[in-house]
Amino acid sequence: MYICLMYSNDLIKGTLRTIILKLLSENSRMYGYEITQRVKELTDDEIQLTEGALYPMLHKLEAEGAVTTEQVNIGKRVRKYYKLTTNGSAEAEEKVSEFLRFMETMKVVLNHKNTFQLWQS
Amino acid sequence: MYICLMYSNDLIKGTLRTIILKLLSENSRMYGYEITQRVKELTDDEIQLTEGALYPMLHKLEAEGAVTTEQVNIGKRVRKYYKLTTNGSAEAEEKVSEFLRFMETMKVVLNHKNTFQLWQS
DNA sequence: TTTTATACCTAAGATTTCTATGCATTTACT
DNA sequence: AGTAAATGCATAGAAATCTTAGGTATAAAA
Repeated sequence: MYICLMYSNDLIKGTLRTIILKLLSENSRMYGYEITQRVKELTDDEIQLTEGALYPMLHKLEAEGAVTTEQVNIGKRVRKYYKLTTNGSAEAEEKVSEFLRFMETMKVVLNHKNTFQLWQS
Repeated sequence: MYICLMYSNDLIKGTLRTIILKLLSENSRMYGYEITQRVKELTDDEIQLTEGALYPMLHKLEAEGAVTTEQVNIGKRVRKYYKLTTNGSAEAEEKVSEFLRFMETMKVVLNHKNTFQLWQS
């Protein structure tokens, strides 16, 4: 998954979209590089998004109508801000609650002693 | 991911290996079909592993030396049991604690209000 | 007797992510 | 002043994972 310094590199996949939507739902607008830094900071360097995964996902979200973009000139550089649409905002809520619920389900599988036989062995 | 009845189909990936290792760490031996049924039952039908993902992963685990196999004849059918090796057992513990820790990290990103600006906007 | 459950398997394709690039500006360091 | 690091965007090829869609066969249930 993107880059996870402290986690094995492919433990979890499919959370990038959820992370992006969540951050955008709490900040009126963010740009790509800002998102990578925010995640890095929030997770104490444990999750670092790779640009090779981030930018294509942002473009996909835009193509799907979940976000709109706005370019701002900072000196001679162009910064591309992303902002949630109404649809994107709804999807953000769905994805987050879905993920939190999935975590509870996974806890049942991973936390308890699941030792019992229903079938002959 | 495999099949998740109640979750969007690609929310999480990379947990299959962890799930298998965990179940095998709590049952001296299990066979493929049994694993699918156990997960289905534990998660109240919310996670259903697909055989197209499960069997290749079991074969991979065997090729890597994390599990060994043992074939048992049940009537005219052959049942293939999988059992953790010492290495597999160690990996099971690592993967599970790693995943649980990752969930905590994700909670920080997804649960809180992450609204604050470190940079100008 | 026909469907469902049990039990194994593989291959093609889709999707996601990583790695490795590339380009360019701005800031910090020496 | 010059170089390295940070900022900021992007893409393309390869790798990994999973889904879909098949295939085979036995046992149990309807």
